[in-house]
Amino acid sequence: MAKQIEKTYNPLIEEAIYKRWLEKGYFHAEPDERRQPYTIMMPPANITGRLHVGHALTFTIQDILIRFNRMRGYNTLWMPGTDHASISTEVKIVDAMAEEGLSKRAIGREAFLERAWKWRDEYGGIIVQQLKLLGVSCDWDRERFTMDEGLSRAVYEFFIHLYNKGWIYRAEKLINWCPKCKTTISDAEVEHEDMEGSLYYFKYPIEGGGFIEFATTRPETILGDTAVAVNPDDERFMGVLGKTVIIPFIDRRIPIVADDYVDKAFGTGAVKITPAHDPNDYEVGLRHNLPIINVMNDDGTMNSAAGPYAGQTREECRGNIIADFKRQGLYIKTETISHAVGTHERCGEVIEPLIKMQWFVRMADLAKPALDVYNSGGLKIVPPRAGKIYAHWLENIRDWCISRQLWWGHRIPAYYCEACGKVFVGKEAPETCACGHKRFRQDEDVLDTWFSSALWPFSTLGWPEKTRELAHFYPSNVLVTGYDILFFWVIRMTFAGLEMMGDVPFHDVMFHGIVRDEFGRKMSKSLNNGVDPIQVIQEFGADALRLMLVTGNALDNDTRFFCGRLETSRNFLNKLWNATRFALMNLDGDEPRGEPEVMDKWIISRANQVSKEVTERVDSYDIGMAAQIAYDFVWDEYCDWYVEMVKPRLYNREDPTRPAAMRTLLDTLIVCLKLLHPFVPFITEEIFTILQDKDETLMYAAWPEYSEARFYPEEEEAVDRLKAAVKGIRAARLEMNVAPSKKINAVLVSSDEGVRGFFTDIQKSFAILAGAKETYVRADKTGIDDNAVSVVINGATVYLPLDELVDKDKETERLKREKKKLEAEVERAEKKLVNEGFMKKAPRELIAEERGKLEKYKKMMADVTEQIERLAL
RNA sequence: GGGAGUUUAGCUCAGUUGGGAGAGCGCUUGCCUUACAAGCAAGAUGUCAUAGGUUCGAGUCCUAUAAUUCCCACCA
Repeated sequence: MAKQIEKTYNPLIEEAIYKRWLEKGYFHAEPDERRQPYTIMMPPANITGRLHVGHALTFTIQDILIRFNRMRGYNTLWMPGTDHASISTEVKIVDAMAEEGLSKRAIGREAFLERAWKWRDEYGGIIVQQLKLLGVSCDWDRERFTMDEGLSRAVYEFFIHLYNKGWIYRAEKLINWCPKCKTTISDAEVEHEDMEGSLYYFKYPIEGGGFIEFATTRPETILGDTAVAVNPDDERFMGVLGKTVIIPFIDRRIPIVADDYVDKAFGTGAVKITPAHDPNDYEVGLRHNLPIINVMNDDGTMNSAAGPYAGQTREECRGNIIADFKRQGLYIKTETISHAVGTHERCGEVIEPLIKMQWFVRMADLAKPALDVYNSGGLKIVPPRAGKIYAHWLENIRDWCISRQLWWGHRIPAYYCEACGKVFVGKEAPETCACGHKRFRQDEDVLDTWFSSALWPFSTLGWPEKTRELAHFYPSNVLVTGYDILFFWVIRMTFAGLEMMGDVPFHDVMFHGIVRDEFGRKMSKSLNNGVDPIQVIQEFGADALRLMLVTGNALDNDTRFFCGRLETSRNFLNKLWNATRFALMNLDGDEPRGEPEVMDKWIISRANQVSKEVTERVDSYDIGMAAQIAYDFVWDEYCDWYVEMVKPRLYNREDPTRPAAMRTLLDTLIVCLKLLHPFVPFITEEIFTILQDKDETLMYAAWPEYSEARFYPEEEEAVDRLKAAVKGIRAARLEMNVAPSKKINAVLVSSDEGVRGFFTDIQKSFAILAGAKETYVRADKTGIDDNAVSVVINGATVYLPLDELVDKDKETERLKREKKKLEAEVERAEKKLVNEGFMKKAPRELIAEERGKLEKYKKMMADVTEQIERLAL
C-alpha cells in the first residue's frame, strides 16, 4: 500500500523531532576507550545573550561537523554551556537596578551577587532554549556554567599555579581605565579609533626668562606634567636643556630633559611629560626619575592634585585650561589632526591610562609554547592568514592585566593580613600570618572573565580532577569561532591548555566570517538591521535557515542575509520532500532486488562520487562547498534526470527492470538524505523515518563512504550521451514550436555501432525524455521522413519526424548555427595542435585529449553538413 | 605607520595544484507533462579592477597601480 505525504513540506515537524532526539539521548556521549573520540567545545554563550544570526551561523557549522563525524562512527562530544560574562552581565544588572533607583554601592556586594545569580537563573537559559530551535545536537546533559563549583575550582587552581610559578604578580603599573565602567580593562579590550582631534600649541615660561613652546592633544593632563622633554640631538633646544619651566595656574617647577623618544619633526619638538596619564610619558618618567602625579579620579573627573580644576570633568577642565592659557598670553594656535583614541570596546568610553595597583599575568613564558606549537604545526589554523595574526600577537604580547573592579565573577584568591598587609594566595586565607595576626581581608577585585574561559576546554571535563572524560575527550578536534575573539579567547585557551594539560586544547581552529545584512553592512543595534533568527525559524524552519547560512560560501568569507536566498533553501527542501513523495507513490512495500540498468548504475556511480567530494569538503572545513555539491546533486542529477529517466520503468508494473529502478530510486534517496543530514537534520530525519517505517534515527546511520566498486565510468559516459541528445531535442522542439506536452510519434536514432546498444537499452526512457511515443534505433538512415528535424550528437544523429510541415529554411538556419559552433570548436582544437610550443611542452594526456576532441567535432560537423544537404534536396 | 583580505554576468557569490568562464536570484521564451508552479524546459548576459611580466597557454603565478573592507600600532 503506497504511503502518502503532504504536497508541500511543512517545517512545523521540527519541534517534535528535536524532542524525540532529546528523549532518546542521542546527543549524549560517554567516554569509551574502544572508540575514537571527536570533540568540539562550544564557545559558551553569554548569559546576557539572545540568539542572533551570527550565533546561528557558528552553531550551524559546529553542528554540521558534529553530525557528520557522528555518522562516520566517532564517539562524538559537543560540550555546551554558558559564560558568566563578568562585565557585560554586571553592566546590565546595574542598568536594571538604576531603573529601580538602586545602585551597587547602596545594596552592597552580597545583595548584588544575590541579584546576579537570580539574573543568571532567569535569563541565563534564554539562548540555550533558542539554540534548541536551531537543531544543535550538543550534549545538554553536560551543560556547564563558568561559575559552577567545579569550574570555579579550576579557576583558583590555575591562578594559584601561576602565582606559585611567579607568573602572576601584583604591581603598580599604567593600565587602561574605563571611567564609565570604573574598572581596569586589558589591552585586548581597547579599541583604537582614528578620530579628528585638536592639537593645541602652548608655551611654558622658562625660569630666568624666555619660553618653550610645545603641543598637546590633552591640555587637561598639563596638571600632571612633571617635565618637558626634547630630543637630545635637537640643536634648537641646546640652550634650555636642564633649565626649569613653570607650569602656570599651579606654579609647579619642572625640568627640561632630553630623551630619544621625542620626534624632532612633530609639533614644536618639545613634549610635555605626564607619567601618570600616558604610556610613553610613563616610560620617559621612569628613565628620568620623574615624579608621577595622578590628577584624575576613577570617574574621569579631576582630583585634588588638579588644584583649582579639582572636581571638573576631563572635558570641562580641558576647556578651562585652554581659556586660561589664552588669558595669560601663553596660547599659540590650534591645529586639527587625526589621531588614534583608545575606547572601551564594550561601552565606547574613551580610555584613560592610569597608574594603579593591579594583578597581572606575566606572558613571556606562557606565550612561547603557544607560539612554538603553532610554528611546529601542532596547531592548525584555517584560514592560514588567521594563523599569521595569531603568531604576530604572541610575538608582541604584553602582560595581561587580569583584575577587575567588579563584583560579578571569580574573586581573586588573595588575602591580605590586616595587620602587616602581607599577601597570601590560596584557596582560603591562612590561619595565621607570620606577624602573628589572624585576621585577613580578601582582595576585592574579580578576575577578567576570559581568565575562566581560557580553561573551558578542560575545566568542563572535570579538571583538576583526573576524569575519564578528560582522558578520552581532551584535546578537542576543532574550535569553531569568529575572528573577533582570537586574542580574547583562542590564544588564552591555547597557553592555558599547554600549561595545565601539557597539550593543545584543540588540534584545529576554524575561523568563519560574519553574517551581514542585505546591503553588506554589519548588523548592529544602532542600525537596527539585525535579523531575528527565531522569527526566520518560525517562518521557514531551522533547516532552511541553516542551509541558507552555509551554502556556497567560501570558508572564511562573510555572508549576506537575503530573503531570496532563504526562499531558495526552502524551495530545495520542498524539492527533496517531493522527490520522496514521488518515491512513495510508486512504492509497493517489499521491493525485490533486480539487476541495475545503465541509468541505475549511472546514478549509483554519481552518488558514490558525490559522497567522496562532500566528505572531503567537510573534512577540510569547506562547509559551503560541501553543501553546494550535495544540493546540486540532489536537484540537478537525482531529481531532474534520474527521476525523469526512471518513470517509464516505474509506471509499467510488468516491466522486468522495475524492481531495480525502485530499489535504486530508494537507495539513492537515502544516500541523499545522509549527505544532507548534517546540514538540514530535521527534514532528512523526518523523511528517513517515513521511508523506513520504523523508529530508527538517521543521526547514527552510517555515512556514505566512497567505494571503487560503485564507480561505473562507462555508464556515466553513456548517460552523458543521452543527456546531450535529450537537451538537443528539447531545444529543437522549442524552436519548432512543438509544445512539451505534445507527444510526437517517434524519435529515430541512427548511431555508430559503439553506442547503438546503449540507445536500444534505454529506448523507453529516451522516448519519455524526448516527448515521443516510441524510439527506433537503426544503423542506417533509411525511412527518414523529409519532414524530420535532426539533432547531431557525438556518435549519433537523432531524427524527429513531425506531423506538421517543417519550415525547411528555419531548420536549415538552425543547423547552420550548429555547424558554426562546431567549426569554432574544430578551429580551436586545430590551433592548439599546430602550436609548436604546445606540442612540445604540454602534457601528453592533454594533447591526446585535444586530438580526441578534434576528431569528435570533425565527425559531428560532417554529420550536420549531411543534414543540411539532405534538406537542400 | 605596519599587515591582511576583496575586486568575476544586472545583484549576491563559487571557481582546490595554470589547460575550453560557473551557480542562485533577476531577465526572455514555452509549458499547470499523473513528485513538486516553492515546479519543468530552453535561452540571453562577462575587456574575470587596471597596466606590465613569466609561460606553448593566466580568472588562477609575479610586480606595480587604483578602489574597497578589516586587523594591528604608545607619535605628543
